[in-house]
Amino acid sequence: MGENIKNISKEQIVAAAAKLFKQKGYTSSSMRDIAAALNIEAASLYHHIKNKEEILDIICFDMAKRFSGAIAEVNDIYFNAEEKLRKAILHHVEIITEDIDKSAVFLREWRSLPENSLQDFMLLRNQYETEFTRIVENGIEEDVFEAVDKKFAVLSILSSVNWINEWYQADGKMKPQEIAQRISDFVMGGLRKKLVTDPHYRP
Amino acid sequence: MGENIKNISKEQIVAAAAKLFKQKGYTSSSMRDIAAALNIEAASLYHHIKNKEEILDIICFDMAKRFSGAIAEVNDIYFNAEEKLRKAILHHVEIITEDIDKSAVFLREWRSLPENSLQDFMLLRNQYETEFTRIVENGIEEDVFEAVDKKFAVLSILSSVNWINEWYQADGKMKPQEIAQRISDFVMGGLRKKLVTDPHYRP
DNA sequence: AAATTTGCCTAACAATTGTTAGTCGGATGG
DNA sequence: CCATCCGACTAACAATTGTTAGGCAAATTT
Repeated sequence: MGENIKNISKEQIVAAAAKLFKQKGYTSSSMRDIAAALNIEAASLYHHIKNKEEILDIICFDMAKRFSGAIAEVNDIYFNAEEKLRKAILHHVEIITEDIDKSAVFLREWRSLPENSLQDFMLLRNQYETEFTRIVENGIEEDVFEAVDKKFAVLSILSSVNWINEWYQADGKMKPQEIAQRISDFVMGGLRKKLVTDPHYRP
Repeated sequence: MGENIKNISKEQIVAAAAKLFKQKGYTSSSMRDIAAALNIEAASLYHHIKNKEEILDIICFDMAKRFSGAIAEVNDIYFNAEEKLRKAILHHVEIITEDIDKSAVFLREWRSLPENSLQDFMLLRNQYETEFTRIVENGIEEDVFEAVDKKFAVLSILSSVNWINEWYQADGKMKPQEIAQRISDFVMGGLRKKLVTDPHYRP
């Protein structure tokens, strides 16, 4: 093929779109913007994708599946509640930092999904939240966690890990593992200093 | 004045816009949408406001000023670090729940501010974050807080309180004070159960 | 070698966008 | 009572939007 053939892949389109969606938002990013980022014309995009909504759909559900898969894995393998929660947080942080563009879209732009997809998406999101809650639940039953408001604790934890997306930079000093560790430590121990006088106090 | 005179105020426009901006986002809400919500024509809006950007500007900076004012007040009055942090969290929660529409716009839509305003806005946001960090800093110096990564702890706290905006409903069961209390408790104590055998342990 | 498919292009469309111009009746102030 | 102003209106604009039609050359298949 000639000089005009660039053999753009669907994944390239999705990646370029995700980058733009993160920068300017879904509705403010035009098909021409996406095309320009790939050095092609807007019409050419339609040889690879159905329409603009499909791009958002792919990004949101691709990310949703990654999260679902991770929490399922954790719930299958690890036993202890604290360990489970730490692994769940770690995986969450890894997925977010792995692709900040797509996870930004997943976190911010899902509201622009067409109504039909929107319902499916929110269902997946709720399921993920429920799985997370179950871990905290287990911890309370096993008497290793305080009997806090489960739903509330989970919302706090998830908001903390999701917020990473706002400040994380791949070239930064902090590795995903360190971030996950600090969040986990904070979630477990809190801010207040433990004034321990008993040598038998643990942990 | 005749039947066509509805005497719409600037505040009414801003409130209607905030509601729409929360629902559909800034760029997906048209001037005609805003006008329709007020039962007037799009052109009529321009007798009260300069342009669409001004509406976003008003919402974002109005909210920013409320937050700045609250943290300044806390830093002026309260002495103890834990008390300071609790009050700061309480005020933050109150401001967010007081007007969920505007705070949703403040939290999500500020990216659409014109470049000039955007810089000012981010400056205010950073100042607020700094004030918050100072409280945690004090707590560590006073030896009542664990020597955690300050910046990191603050990001976790702020993300938790901001997330309220996603699920809070004014008609819900939880009052702002309760929410603030639970967040504060979680922030202070964390999730892990304190196994205390010493009766002198506190708290 | 012929026929088809692939991957891009140009051109154009209808709809929607923010915004401006100009109008007009009623309220207000001298 | 006259002049001005206020607060809405209709009409229109230029630009931008997502998307489609149709073409054309290179690559692939038959």
